[in-house]
Amino acid sequence: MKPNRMLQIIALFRSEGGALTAEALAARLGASRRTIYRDISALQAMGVPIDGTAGQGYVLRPGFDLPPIGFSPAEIEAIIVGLALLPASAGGLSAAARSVAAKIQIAQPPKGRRTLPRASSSTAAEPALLRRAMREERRLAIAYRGQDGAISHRAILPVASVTRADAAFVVAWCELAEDLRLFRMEAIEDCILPGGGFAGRGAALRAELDARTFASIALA
Amino acid sequence: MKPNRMLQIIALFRSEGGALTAEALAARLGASRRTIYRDISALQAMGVPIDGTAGQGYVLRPGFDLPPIGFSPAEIEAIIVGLALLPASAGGLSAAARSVAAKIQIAQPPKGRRTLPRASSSTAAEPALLRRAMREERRLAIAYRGQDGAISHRAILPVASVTRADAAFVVAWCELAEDLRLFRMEAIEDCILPGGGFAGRGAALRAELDARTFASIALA
DNA sequence: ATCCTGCTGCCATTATCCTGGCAGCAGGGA
DNA sequence: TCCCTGCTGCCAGGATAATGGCAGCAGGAT
Repeated sequence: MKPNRMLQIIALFRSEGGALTAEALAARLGASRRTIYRDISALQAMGVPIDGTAGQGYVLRPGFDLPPIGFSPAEIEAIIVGLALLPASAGGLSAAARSVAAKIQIAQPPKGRRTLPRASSSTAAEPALLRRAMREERRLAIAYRGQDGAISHRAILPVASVTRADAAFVVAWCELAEDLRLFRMEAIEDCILPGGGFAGRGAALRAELDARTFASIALA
Repeated sequence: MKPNRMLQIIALFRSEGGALTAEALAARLGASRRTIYRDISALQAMGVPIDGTAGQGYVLRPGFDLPPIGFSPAEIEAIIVGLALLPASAGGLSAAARSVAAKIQIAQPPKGRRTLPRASSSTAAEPALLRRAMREERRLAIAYRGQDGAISHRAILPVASVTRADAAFVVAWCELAEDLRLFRMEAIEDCILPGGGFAGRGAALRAELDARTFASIALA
């Protein structure tokens, strides 16, 4: 997994826009298909939203946002150490690596730091899906862990995502409850985009959200 | 430069407090002096404030809390690639590395199809700063473009961020208005973390936000 | 059914990096 | 001065990782 190649893969996806097969990537990068598979797998493992479909190729999903969180000490150390392993040859990345290191505090963080509940690993793609559903006004099917621990399956029309220091939520029209509901992000166990949308209802739903929530807070 | 050893070196400095000679480190870590020199050099290269004095030993300077900012795309790539280089054997760091990667957004919308309003390029660091301010309950100073186009400078205590298909907002206590306000993300022209926090007020602000907005929406 | 493609396991080869030893220079303290 | 220590270059041996080839399974498209 040469660092260089990984950057090139991302770059290729960005410039191409469309789908790329492992074969094409292998040809362009002078590597074997096997190696490309390994690289893609590595990229995915670190959160890069690449989807592979048999017969089609790979697609780099656009914009993927995660519930904003801080880094734990272990995570900061992982970053620091990872940066140290960057060969100087990695496409002029060393300068960036140095500035990153400067931006991270290694010193023992103030104790009392709070860690956020994280989404389970099976739902790493969740924020991306959520954004996409909001953007394209499409129905989202989720497996949701209620406060009693029971899993329920629901179809929701997402309207907004709310992120705070202590938790992240999705505001959505719940077709089960026939009302707007707050869903805790970390309680969404699974999440897919089935067929069906709510084209045209987005604005109305946002208006209802405004009326019921932000009406009392002035827009600066 | 085994990642493990680098972490151990930092740990030793933290627990020791005083000075440590290369000889001592070598003995404690089961490595040669030569290797320790290399490790220290690597740590310094990535910004760890270690001072070496001939005849004395090494000292880890405390407090190194640079004004942290968001990451540029190049920096994010550096992190991502660096994390990928972490051997699985790195003292259980791979899990942390994976969660770090998951927390970083690296995808730039490829080719035009951007639909979500994004912060202006000059404020790319904004989301990261915002997160940090929320997390650490620190005051944020912003240059804000009002609806009339005039720029005003305000100090705000950020409480939550709200993302919708058509816009993104920050909900914050505005010290100018002495009230909760909605700020349009794309209208934040500049954004820094000056001194001063609001430790302890975070929960109260979140409670007020809840009371004034989400009280009418049930938590699923 | 048949492609094309993604995806995985296995393994030998190759490349890369890590390490330690040696030699030597520099700077501070006794 | 001498000693301790930081610091660097060089190099060979060893450990580790990367790579590519092969075989095989799975899923979507035609």
